[in-house]
Amino acid sequence: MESLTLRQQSILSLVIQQYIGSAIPVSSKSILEAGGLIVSSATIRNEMAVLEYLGYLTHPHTSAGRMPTDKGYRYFVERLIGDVELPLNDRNTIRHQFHQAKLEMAQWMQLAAAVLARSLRSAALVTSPRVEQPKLRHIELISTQSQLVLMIVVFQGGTVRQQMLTLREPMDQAALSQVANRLNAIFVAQDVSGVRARANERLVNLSDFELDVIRLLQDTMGGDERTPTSEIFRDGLTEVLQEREFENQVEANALVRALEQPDFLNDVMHSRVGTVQVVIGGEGRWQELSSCSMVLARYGHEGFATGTVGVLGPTRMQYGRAISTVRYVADLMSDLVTDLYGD
Amino acid sequence: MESLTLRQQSILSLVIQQYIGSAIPVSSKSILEAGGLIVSSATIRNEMAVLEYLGYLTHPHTSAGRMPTDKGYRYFVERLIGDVELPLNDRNTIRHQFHQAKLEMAQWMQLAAAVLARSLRSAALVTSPRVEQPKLRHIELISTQSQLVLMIVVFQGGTVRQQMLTLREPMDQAALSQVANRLNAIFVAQDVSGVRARANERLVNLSDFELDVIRLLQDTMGGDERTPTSEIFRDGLTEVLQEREFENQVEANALVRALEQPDFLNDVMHSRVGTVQVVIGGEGRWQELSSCSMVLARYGHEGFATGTVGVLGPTRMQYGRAISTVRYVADLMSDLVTDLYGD
DNA sequence: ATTTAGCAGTCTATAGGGTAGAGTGCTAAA
DNA sequence: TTTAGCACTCTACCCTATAGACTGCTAAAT
Repeated sequence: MESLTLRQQSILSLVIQQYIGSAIPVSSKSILEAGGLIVSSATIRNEMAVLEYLGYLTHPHTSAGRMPTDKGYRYFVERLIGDVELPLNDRNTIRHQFHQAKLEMAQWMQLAAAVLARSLRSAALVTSPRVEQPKLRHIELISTQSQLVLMIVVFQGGTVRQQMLTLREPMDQAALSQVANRLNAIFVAQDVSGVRARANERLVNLSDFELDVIRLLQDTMGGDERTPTSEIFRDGLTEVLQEREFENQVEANALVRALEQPDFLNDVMHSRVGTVQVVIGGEGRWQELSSCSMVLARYGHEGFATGTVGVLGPTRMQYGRAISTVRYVADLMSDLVTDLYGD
Repeated sequence: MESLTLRQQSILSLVIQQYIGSAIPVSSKSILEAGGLIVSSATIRNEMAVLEYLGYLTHPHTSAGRMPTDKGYRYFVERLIGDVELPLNDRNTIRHQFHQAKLEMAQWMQLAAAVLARSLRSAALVTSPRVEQPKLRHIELISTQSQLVLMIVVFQGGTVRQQMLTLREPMDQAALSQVANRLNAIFVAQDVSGVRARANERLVNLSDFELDVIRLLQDTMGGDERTPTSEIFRDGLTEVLQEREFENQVEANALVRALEQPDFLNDVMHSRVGTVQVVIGGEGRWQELSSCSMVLARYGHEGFATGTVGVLGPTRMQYGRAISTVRYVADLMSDLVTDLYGD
């Protein structure tokens, strides 16, 4: 990235700020009127031409004002907005919303999405924390119907998974409970590899049914990476569809489709806990999001349990506010993980 | 509802079928060309004028063809489409998709939504079965962080709820497990009123903490009607937004908003298990859905555990197919409830 | 009493043309 | 290097005209 003169930086910044507000290409005259610069509109025009030549601005047509390119936005985000903390006022508003009665994790996440969506008027996404090496807390086997059994697995941290399995021969609830107790005694507090090890140790002592349960347990504990274990919570799709850029139905559909795609987020998310990632205009890799940007952060504790929070809005989003808000909410969620999942 | 002559019924039916296909107002000439009637276009025009006078058809403007009113659609749905079963072919396709490995209820529901959405090219909604008088299966108390405890409650049928509570004074996991065991011994297999009764019986023997847990347990078991206990699964929003009627951004937004509203469905749903409910054009009560129709069915077992499946599409939806498909999926889901929740 | 042919009348959708205005890019002077 | 001034470009909007798709009505035919 070339270095820009201070004046060029100011102009780029002003163009972006105005464009974010109005979605109308910005003319040299309106930059002049915004104040701050003590030069003529002609000079501004010259500088804008340079900025366009360098790839930071474009032109929809000859006699129109300038609007930022993705490169322009990126420069703006990385160099021109200082890394401000969220104003105390906003912090309080958000904290206040989180300060309700203790809730389930799912409700917390839904709340986080709602807070982000409303606070930033954009679509918000929150994924549940994914525990890296989940340890077994409790197994429960419940007889439902003839040969069908419901297995409930509780992990440390309170994640709960349910799975069905079929019996080869009928068993009553008492027998099932006995099996569950036996398995609990052996496997509680173990992670996947622990379960495998202990199962192998006592292979001979286990019934066929117990082996079935153990196999299912291992699957559930996530030998396979593809099972996401994480739910996604969304909010504010309505807000973002209001924006100018989505008056066009094709764009709007692309956006909705991207949001419906459940594991799309995992693709995009690459930041570590504590940093905020900004994806501008799909960054060339997600065509359907070419007029969108995302501001994402990872929350939780690296190497233990992490999830994602973020917002998705038009490229002309208020990056400053978005970044600090997302960071703040991520921090709150991290605290929550500490509370709920212990350590 | 007035009775229409056979010829009027045919014309109404033809208008609706053509309009559903094309979204273009239907002219007398195109009815003529569709065949079936051996009269002139002038006669058809006369009949259409009558149907308009009676309120079954409208006119966007003088020199345009006719399109059905909500009343027209309703007549069509109630009198003109026979109550056909879903063709074997479609039944097989759907059954095949359901014939995968045993899944969690949540996944079944997501699958049902996906099947409906794809099969009918409309938005699909599925709510989880809500158990009427849930009975306790198991309580688990998990110490997480200093004074915070995670309470996990498993109900008969495998519904799982999690709740946080704060300790007044520290307790270790062993103590918590002991409390949990004690409570399990007392309350397992009880419903709300059973829990209340038994708690009152032994009031003196219970510690403050145990009373806290019991109170939370009672809340969770749903003394209050507003806690929905039921999740909603959606799919196919994209499909429905493709439709002509949602090119208009305002309509599209209204639709998205209605779908985001979580407890909107409960308002609408009034059918009993085994019947299919058709809501046309929001039926005057839901303005934002004035250009939409819903086809809904309740699944599960009345008085025990029931949920809702349904689709939402433009008023000009293929009612015949929609009704039989929704009914078929609801039946499948009912079977599933029987399997998973026993009896 | 129905049905039908024929025609006048209505309204939309589309294209063409003309204009005002917003902005730029360039040139030449400061 | 900056700036005033001006020619030039392009859009957005309005107006008008026209073709075409339908209906509604009337009067004749069945």
